Amino acid sequence: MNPDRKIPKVYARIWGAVKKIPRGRVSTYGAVARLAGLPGQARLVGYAMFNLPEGSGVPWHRVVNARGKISLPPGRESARRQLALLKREGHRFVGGKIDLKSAGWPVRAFTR
DNA sequence: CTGGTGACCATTA
DNA sequence: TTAATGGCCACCA
Repeated sequence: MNPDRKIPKVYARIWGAVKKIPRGRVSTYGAVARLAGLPGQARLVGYAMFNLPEGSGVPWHRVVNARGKISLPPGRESARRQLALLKREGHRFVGGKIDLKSAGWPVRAFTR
């Protein structure tokens, strides 16, 4: 219970899109925004991730920025967790980033 | 109502 | 290649 805070509708929409990212793949804030029907609102996706409650079951770690890098400040706890989770799913960081052309999702968005 | 903010992005130089 | 800039808009105080 504790409905102290209501869950904004946009967040739910964004989280729903993030849940669709398959294991072993990653997406970007901009791509997630599009999937959620909110084109051009990448910043909102970041905002939604920041406000993501723990234990939500949303694979937030599969969302990286347009450069294929982790957007969190290096050294921060969540950043290390994200890195660990991604490696655990078989991702390889070359030059500190993931190759979106091969691991990006939806594939369509990164293969043209 | 207003103004500040942000786990972003594409463009430009 | 990097750095700066404007745009985007829900959320919050």
